[in-house]
Amino acid sequence: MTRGRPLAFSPDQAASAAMQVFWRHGFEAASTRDLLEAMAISRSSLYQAFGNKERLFLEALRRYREALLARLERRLDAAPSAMAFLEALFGDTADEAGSDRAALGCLIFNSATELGQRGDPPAEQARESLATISTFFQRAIVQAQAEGDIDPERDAAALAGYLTMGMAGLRTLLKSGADARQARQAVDLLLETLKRSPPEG
Amino acid sequence: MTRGRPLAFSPDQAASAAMQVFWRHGFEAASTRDLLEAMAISRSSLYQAFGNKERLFLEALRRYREALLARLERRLDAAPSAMAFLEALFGDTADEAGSDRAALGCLIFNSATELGQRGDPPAEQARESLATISTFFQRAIVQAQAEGDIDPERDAAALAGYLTMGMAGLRTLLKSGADARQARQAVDLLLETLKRSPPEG
DNA sequence: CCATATATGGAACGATCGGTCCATATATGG
DNA sequence: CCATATATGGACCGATCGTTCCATATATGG
Repeated sequence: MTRGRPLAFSPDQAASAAMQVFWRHGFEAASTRDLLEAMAISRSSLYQAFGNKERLFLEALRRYREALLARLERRLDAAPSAMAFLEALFGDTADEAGSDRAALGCLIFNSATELGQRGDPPAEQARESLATISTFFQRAIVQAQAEGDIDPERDAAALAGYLTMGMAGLRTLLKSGADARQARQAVDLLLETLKRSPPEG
Repeated sequence: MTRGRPLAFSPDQAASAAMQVFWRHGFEAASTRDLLEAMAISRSSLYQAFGNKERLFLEALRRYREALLARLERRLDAAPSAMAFLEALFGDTADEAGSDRAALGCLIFNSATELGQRGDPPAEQARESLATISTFFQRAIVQAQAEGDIDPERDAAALAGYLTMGMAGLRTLLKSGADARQARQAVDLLLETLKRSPPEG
């Protein structure tokens, strides 16, 4: 079936290592030398197996998104309620304040802000990934409405956009060195809105 | 008093042009060639007048911050109330959706996310600038409390952090191509929290 | 009008960028 | 065991990075 010399590395592990580099440095600032060192493969192998830096990034971002969403789904399923899940998610994120993890942020929000409105595939995929997060939030909100924790009359898509905005802002606060108390207070206020009914009239 | 050949350009205008380049491209991605072209000066003049790229950036960010704060103060003073100011500020920002202006974002939030937790002067100044924004929001909130639009019992610093998070998140949404309706809905929900009393107990 | 001081234009620097190329290594199918 | 096919290491490419340097231009103080 297969002919020729076999791969001396795991493409899975290599892509995972590349993801870490893009996460830490961003797309443009991640140099091919950084990537090669982290992936522990030679330059030839990178271009042979992944094409170029841009396609490697697309693969890395795809993996990040899928891993993130799988983890979020798992946490949502395991939580006693969708509202409890949202509170734990935002609360735990706020509690990352000051850590190395907080300084990294989220690859999706990082990429969306770095690549912004560019027209190339990395920018498009970053925007799609951010939309995916919003869609996930929307499902959690719909579930919370079904469970009676959020007024079913409220616009789930609008609330999802609001939470996406909140998570993006929270990531920015954490990156700029906000402490846990500040982050917690902001998150508490953010989630307050979810639990209330909209104003009359 | 002065000796030697006089400057052939306005340092003010040159710094302002540099600010535009950093705003559009970010610190690292703004090349000295980009800067020289926009500033319309020679390489020697840039290094003679501003030292190096890093110090030019610090000057550009300082100017951006001061201009932004001056404009915000003016708008706050001119508004019928602090709450009306906040609604107009966030509403107008949401209405930038889809425009070139929205794609640019805000130099302060851009820099805070790009430079993150780095230890160098650009990163420090970006963090300080973000803190300045939060401080400004706090003054607007205190004023709104005095004017009876926000419960004076509420923690003004916490609300300011919440608004800073909201603006950072809004900027991220706009950069990732959110439309005006999505942005508006998110902002409406964000400001809802301000106008309410905190939950009982 | 000359000595001095600053500004300017542009060549040049070493480092690094993403990417290519080729000789060599290592597997398999016949 | 040889022909073939793929993988690998590393030299090398032109482009660009931020920065330095120097000769030249242009002002002023004496």
